[in-house]
Amino acid sequence: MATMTDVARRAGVSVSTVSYVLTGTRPISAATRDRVLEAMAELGYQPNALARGLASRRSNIVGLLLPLTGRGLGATETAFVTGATEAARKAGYHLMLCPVGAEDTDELRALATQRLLDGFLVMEVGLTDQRVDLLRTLDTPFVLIGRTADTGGLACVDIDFEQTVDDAVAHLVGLGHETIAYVNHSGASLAGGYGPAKRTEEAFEAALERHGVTGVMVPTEDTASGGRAAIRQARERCPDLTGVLVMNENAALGILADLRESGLEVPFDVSLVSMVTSEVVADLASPPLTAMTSPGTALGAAATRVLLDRLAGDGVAGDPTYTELVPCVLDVRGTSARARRRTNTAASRRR
Amino acid sequence: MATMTDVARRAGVSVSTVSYVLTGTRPISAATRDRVLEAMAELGYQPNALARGLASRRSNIVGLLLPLTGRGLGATETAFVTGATEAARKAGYHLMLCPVGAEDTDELRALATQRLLDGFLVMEVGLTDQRVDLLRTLDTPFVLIGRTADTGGLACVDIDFEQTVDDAVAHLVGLGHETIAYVNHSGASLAGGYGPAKRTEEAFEAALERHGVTGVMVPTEDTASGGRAAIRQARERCPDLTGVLVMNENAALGILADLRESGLEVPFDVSLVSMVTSEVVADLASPPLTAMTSPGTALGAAATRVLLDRLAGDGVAGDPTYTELVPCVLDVRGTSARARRRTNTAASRRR
DNA sequence: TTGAAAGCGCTAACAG
DNA sequence: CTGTTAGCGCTTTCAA
Repeated sequence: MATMTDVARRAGVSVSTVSYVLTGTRPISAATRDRVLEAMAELGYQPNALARGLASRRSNIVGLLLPLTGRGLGATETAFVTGATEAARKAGYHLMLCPVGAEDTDELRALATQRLLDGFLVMEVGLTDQRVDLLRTLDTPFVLIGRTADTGGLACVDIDFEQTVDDAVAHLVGLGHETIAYVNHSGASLAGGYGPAKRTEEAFEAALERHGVTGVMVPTEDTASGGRAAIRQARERCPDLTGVLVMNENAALGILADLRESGLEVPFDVSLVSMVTSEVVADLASPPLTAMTSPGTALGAAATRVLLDRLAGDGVAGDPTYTELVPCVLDVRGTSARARRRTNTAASRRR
Repeated sequence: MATMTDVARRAGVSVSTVSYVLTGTRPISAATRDRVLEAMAELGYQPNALARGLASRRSNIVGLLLPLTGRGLGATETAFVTGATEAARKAGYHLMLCPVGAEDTDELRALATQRLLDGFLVMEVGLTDQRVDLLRTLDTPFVLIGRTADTGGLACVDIDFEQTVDDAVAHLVGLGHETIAYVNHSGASLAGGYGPAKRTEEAFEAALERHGVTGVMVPTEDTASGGRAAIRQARERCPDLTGVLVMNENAALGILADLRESGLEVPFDVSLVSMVTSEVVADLASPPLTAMTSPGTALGAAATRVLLDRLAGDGVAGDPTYTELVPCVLDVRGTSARARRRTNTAASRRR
């Protein structure tokens, strides 16, 4: 394993010169640079990342804080991760997966104090989040993927739920739908203040009003069978129902199956728009889901970019508050169509 | 940021003593240990991971080599990743995501030579794999998740495809099915020597013979529409078909939809077993898929364990060849049932 | 059972 | 434009 000293000797220069051609922190004559580069190549030299980090106080590694709660990651979260990883790599950074739960503050404190990581990307952010509170007190830079209730002084990158819900409602209204159900995340999520659940709930109310249509929100478990239960409940409460928005992909598939088994045809009797959805899952349904496609990789990449910018900013900026919202984009596939005239008949057929 | 020197001063001992209470590499009297621990607690001391790594020549980080090829990770791969991450964390290691393509040998060489990582987990291994060839020449420990053609001298952890295929065929045969189609990965995968595709192809042939039934293999794209095309082709070539094995989850959903639209009822006209499948996707289908459930997290954890064992082994063991195979386990859900008597009639109904 | 001190391989003043 | 050198914070002989 060749060291920098070896390279210096071989090139006939001092170690600092070698170091400077590597970091580019000071001008080097073309001639010496070439000699150094050549020596490096001949020796197959690679700088020792640990030594480098110790001396420069920068590891070039960022941590991705990711509560690994049993069930594993969904397609959307996975896209975040790969987007962030790719973006970091392109910027010469590495990404470390840090499976620390929302409650594991001790572990997070240790992690942040070990100086292994230059900063953090925080996933699965709650409206109030202990990890965020902790990170604020430490001197570690971080950016949230998601938002807390109070984003003052924080850097956040998140889905623009308001816009996304409004776009989805607009799509359905544009197709003539006038009674719309919103199948949200679970009641527990809502009670627990889970950001996406709360925000979309409010956005849905606002969108109904803005577009002059009526509707109802139903909370659900994020599973296919949860979706089945939800759509039954929604139809009971709203027999005229012809449009459905659903927050969770798994629930969307359940809804689709349940409607079909109830003798209702999608999209002709009922139109369905799946929110924050990955393309794979959308394509996997029959018919493929009309969806607000989750900007997963873009979000991960954006968050990384923001974090790395701060790291480059080398010190605390004046007001570090910064929020970047990315809406999902509508992909019309097979589950949405113009509302039928006599929707009542169709929707009530089974009752 | 307290350093070890601070702790030593406060506890009234030398730095080396502090170091030894941390590493446990030499006996310390209970009294001094307590004083040191107390000092650490008072100062909120955390060892600097970079300094530690530099001095000890071990970073306590392992890299997960993961070709991030556009489309992102499937549920099974994601489970690998989370399983490995969790296992590493429990052993006091960190896991770094290394998105290096199968061809990026230069990048891999740099990564391995930088001494940032103590070892590698290699995902998406091909029958011949440049990354493996390279890692062999370097002195970095690594273990494959998957297998190359020649596993001599390598540590591998993989799915037991032979067993898995045989179990699946046995399940169908036990239900009275006598003509079985196997919808494999794409023809390109097969031609390219993709391990799972080749291995299952052979295992399928063997299983047919062993169980005394007939069948046909059809390659397919790993998408829902690929599955649709495949099942049509299979039924054309084998009108008696009543059992289907499918390698890809997305294709499985396509097959399900296509059979239904052809007027065939699953599981009564045709039984379907989805191979190497995640529980989420299985539950998302209607009816939920009978599947050979992918041991994703278990595999990731097993691979990590093997790697960390080698790292602890501190040097090259005698014969480093080691292979651990984990079969998928059969989860009977809604897509498999006893074969109907007059399967011919049912299967031919549409022709 | 403990301490002293020599590095680990690099960066970044400081000095020319 | 280049060299000298003092650390970065820890581990690990060597010596007691």
